[in-house]
Amino acid sequence: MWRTFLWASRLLHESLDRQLQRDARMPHTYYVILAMLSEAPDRSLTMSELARLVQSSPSRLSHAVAKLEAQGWVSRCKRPGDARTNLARLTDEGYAVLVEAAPGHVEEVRRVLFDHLSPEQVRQLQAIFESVLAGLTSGNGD
Amino acid sequence: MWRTFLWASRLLHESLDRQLQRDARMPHTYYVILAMLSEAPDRSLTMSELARLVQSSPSRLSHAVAKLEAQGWVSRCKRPGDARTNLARLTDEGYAVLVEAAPGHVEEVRRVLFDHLSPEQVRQLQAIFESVLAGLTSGNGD
DNA sequence: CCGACTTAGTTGAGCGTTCAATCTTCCCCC
DNA sequence: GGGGGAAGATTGAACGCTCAACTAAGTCGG
Repeated sequence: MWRTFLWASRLLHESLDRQLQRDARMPHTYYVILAMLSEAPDRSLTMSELARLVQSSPSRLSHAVAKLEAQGWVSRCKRPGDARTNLARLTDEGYAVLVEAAPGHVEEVRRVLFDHLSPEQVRQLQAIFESVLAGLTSGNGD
Repeated sequence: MWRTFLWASRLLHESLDRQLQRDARMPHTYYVILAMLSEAPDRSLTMSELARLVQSSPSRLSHAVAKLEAQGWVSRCKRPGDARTNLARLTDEGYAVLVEAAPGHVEEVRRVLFDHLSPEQVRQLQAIFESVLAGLTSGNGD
């Protein structure tokens, strides 16, 4: 059972990554960053907030946003009032890229996961990973 | 629900990777390679067979085995009868490393996943990812 | 037997992630 | 208000993975 899960989730992630890399020239992680920004007020978030939202280390996010900024999809600026915090903001171009990529990605998610699940299994999965996630985010430090 | 699964499985993989990196100085992928070899007859497999078993691309496996060989945990030799096929074999030292690493890894898997699951949920997960895996391995090319 | 195709595996460049180190700015307490 | 530490964020090196190109060995048809 463990191996079934291991192989399936590995292949699942790889499949998503490949599809996005092919269709939108970006890894899945970057897509998630854009998606999170797009849902935020003013399409902008501090690096820390964003890192928490995408479950990413500060370092990874910093590298990622640097790349995204180089592509012109995100812009960074200091936040007034606290010179430490940086605001990452989704540009119009970045938003356009996201809108372009979203349908294909959603369909891929459906294809590799949800098409194989009954509504009840979706609920089961939700319940399972809610508790797993809770365990990982809180009791992580052991 | 999708995000719950996404975050949880990402954190889960990262948690395993970190634990193994810390305790056994190797990524999870390498551990799986060693584990598969250890279960094979004569502790050896051809690169292709091994690649299929660990759901890895030939390239990744080749790189990985090269590293493992450099560490002295795996040895490679041509198979008699077909000079193309390479046999990867777990060395005694590699086996020792695996035996050393296994308990901690198993416990980590339990801690991050199975501790949060009821027996019924384990069955549910099995059923779900069996069909997901089937979809990914066969209909992949679409 | 010889050229074309297939199979097995490797290699190198480019990219994303990690880890540790660093830097700046803010906060708090004396 | 000045020093110590915490918070926010970045950097660079090392490493694993991907993709595409490539080598070498087997196979098969004429």
